[in-house]
Amino acid sequence: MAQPYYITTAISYPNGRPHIGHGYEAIAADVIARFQRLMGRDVRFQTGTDVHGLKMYQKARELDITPAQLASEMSQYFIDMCDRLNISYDRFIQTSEEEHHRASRAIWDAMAANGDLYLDRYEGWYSVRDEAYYDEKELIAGEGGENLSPQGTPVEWTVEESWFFRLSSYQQPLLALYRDNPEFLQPDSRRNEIVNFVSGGLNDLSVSRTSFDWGVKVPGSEDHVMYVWVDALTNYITGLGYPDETELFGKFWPADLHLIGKDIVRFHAVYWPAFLMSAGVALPRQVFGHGFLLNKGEKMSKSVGNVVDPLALADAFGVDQLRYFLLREVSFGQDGSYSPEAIVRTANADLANSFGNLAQRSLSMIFKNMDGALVRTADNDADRQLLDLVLGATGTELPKEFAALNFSQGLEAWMRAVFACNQYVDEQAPWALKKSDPERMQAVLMTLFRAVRALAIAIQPVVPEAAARLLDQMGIAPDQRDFASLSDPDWMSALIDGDFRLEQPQPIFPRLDMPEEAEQPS
RNA sequence: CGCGGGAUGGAGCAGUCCGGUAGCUCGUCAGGCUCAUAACCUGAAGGUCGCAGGUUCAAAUCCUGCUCCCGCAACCA
Repeated sequence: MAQPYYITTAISYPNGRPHIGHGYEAIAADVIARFQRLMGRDVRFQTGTDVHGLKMYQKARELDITPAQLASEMSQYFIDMCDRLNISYDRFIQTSEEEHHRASRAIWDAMAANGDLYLDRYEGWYSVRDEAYYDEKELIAGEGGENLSPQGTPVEWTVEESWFFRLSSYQQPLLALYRDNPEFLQPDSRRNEIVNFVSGGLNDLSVSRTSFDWGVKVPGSEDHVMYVWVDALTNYITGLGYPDETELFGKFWPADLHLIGKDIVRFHAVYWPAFLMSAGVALPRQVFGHGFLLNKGEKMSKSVGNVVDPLALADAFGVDQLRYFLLREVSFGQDGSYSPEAIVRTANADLANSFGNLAQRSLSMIFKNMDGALVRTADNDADRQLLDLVLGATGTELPKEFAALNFSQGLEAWMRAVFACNQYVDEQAPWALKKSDPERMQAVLMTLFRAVRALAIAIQPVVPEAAARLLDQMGIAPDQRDFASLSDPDWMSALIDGDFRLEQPQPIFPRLDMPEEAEQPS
């Protein structure tokens, strides 16, 4: 039986179109999902949208449609993004789904049964426009001396009946969790931050609102809707059938990885485990807070107008190129910078010039000089040395780094193997052997065929389309492309005995042109 | 004393936890090759690792102090 692996992204709040940050998270999660599948795991991958809350409600009213209509309309943009970026999700959840309401009410009931929910009053300075309460000391004075929020919006002293969650009782259990399971929250810098925060003491959490009704109704208090994070976090188990003891739930929970942005680490590393402990549900194995993408070093924001549409980048440079760039150039966990120039540079250097060209020159020579046929040959030391290096990089190093979410390092090892191959081609000079030693030429070309296959197999999670096109050309069957196949001793014999012949090879990564703007002085 | 991230050859980064020849990609320069996507290979130049102290036989790495940059309100991963 394949071991299960459950990975989720955060669910996105769809009050705008997806931007590159959403794309980044989806791509990273997809690379992990594809990688784990190729490692033989039985993977379930969930993503989706969080459609509740006052903002969605207000926007729908402005547009004169129902919140539910707006929710599915906006969610469609995220579904389209996932499809365009080749995100291989199994489940796209939308929190307005009936099943999700049921799951949220069930976890609420479970927390209530454990005595962790109580009714009280929430008082404070509330800004309707911001949908947020502010501390007295955060307020600023308006022209007439009236109180304003830090954003300059009007606030009023509001008293609201609210349900509270006894978060304060979970301080010690949470600290014990971080201490005993350091892998629960990664990277380390985020864990330190959270340990620091929790050590400072936890206040009980207001978990319901009465000011609007677009959300999950609180069981037994139908005039309350749940605080958006209570239901948003629950999506991870809704998708498995909670509260029913389904086969899915038994198999995939606890999740192996919640991949989220660093801004919502607190919700996932403090609230979520506390909710689960309270409800008596097992905790996820790992929460990973990745960094943000900066546009040429600057934070993206709608007000600055430097928000980038991931689909535009995919259209301009290619989906695989974009995916590769994001994983290669951004140290996972840290913030990273991107620019069209950097994407083009990386895609050309690594994918077109180094790997793509290696595949093309290798397959072309087999096609031209051997009629595209494969043969059995004997390896010499140089051949063995190259294959050892390539198999070490593709079968050991890259998987090890990817499993630890060190994508850049994994890809670096992969690139070292690509360089070694190009070096080998030059040293062996098969074009010269063609006349001097045709037999040796064949041995060299077959060595290259084997090396390229391994490189293509290992890179599939990152550039699925291009890798598939290459493996198709090489006659590698779709079910012979997992990491286990790397150590299959018989694959080549099978191809030879099946009289496989290469067609005229087609380049898999076109060279990209530098974007116009880059050439103009700025 | 609010919190955190960063400062490493022209550019972008790794290395810092567990001190010991400063590494990678791009760019530049010089050679080579011609199978290949004007691609590939070799070599070279270029850094007192933000500043100042300290510990040590030895510090990019540990300690102390300081400077500068970027996040920490919203849209938002």
